[in-house]
Amino acid sequence: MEINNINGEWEQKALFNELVQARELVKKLRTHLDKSSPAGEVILENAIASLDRALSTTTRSGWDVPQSQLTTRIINASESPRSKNGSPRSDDSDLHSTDMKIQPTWTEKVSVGSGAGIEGSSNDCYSWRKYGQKDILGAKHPRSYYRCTYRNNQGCLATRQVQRSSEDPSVFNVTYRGKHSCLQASHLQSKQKQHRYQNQDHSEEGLFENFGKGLRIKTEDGLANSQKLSSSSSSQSFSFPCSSSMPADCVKMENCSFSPLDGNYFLSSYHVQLNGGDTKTIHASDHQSDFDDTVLLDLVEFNPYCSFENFQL
DNA sequence: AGCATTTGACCCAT
DNA sequence: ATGGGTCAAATGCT
Repeated sequence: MEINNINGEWEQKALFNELVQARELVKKLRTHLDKSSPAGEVILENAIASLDRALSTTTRSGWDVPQSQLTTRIINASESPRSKNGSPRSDDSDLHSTDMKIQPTWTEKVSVGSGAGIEGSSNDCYSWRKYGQKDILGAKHPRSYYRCTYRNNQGCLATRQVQRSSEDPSVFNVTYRGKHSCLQASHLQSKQKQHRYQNQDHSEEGLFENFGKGLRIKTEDGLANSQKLSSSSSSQSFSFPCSSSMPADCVKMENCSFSPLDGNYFLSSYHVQLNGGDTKTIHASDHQSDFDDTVLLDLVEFNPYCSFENFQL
């Protein structure tokens, strides 16, 4: 029973990823479309619309999927630092040896701003306890091992490994293994569903209805989970694929408009809540001075269990 | 005092 | 023999 549930959710994630990828590929294909063929344009638009509806359906149906599946996340059911797990021992070794083989494993690449020495503390909203660190052969940086804080008193077997990338020190490879069975999982999931419900009346139709709800905008010294995007220096606004339904305690956007041409939202001003609670209003015309033609948009890993109240800037 | 982190040692798969 | 994952005592922090 439990195995079926895990596999079912995993298949949902895999299918969701495929839908996201298909949509992006179709959009890329559109840029190569022969402009003299309006029929082809219509077909592609219909294909994109169909994929949007399919993705929107998955989010409305409460699938346990990453909802801001943009570019930073890699999910691979077979991917694991070692396909065979190490050597769990002690009194719960039997539990491990059977469970670990069917435990879903996925890896995220978490990009952090320069100088942010937070050792890949991705804001997945779970409490982790570090239990080990190892120097890995051929890697410049050690790998840290974390387990769920509630492993002992709630028997939660979720673990994660964090390792700074050798190629790009600003990137952490975070490998999650196992699903949380602790109380914080159900608590965060219920809060996330509540948040989704509260936004339904204000959200736009289609794919972006639930996308980007956790999107934050950060300055250069921002912390985890940020991804650099270039803002258009020739425009008075910059764009990113997200919804305007933002958590008010993170970033408030104004003058947001939707472009049906490329599926992007444009905004000309927004508020950023900085460390310490100060709120700063940024206008599009300020981009050059404030961000030196780049802004850090947090393509927030929309962990299905994540509570927006826990986000920090 | 209680909890989290560090780190050397141990275990097991390859 | 080696490398990766985990344990657990020592240490640090609040």
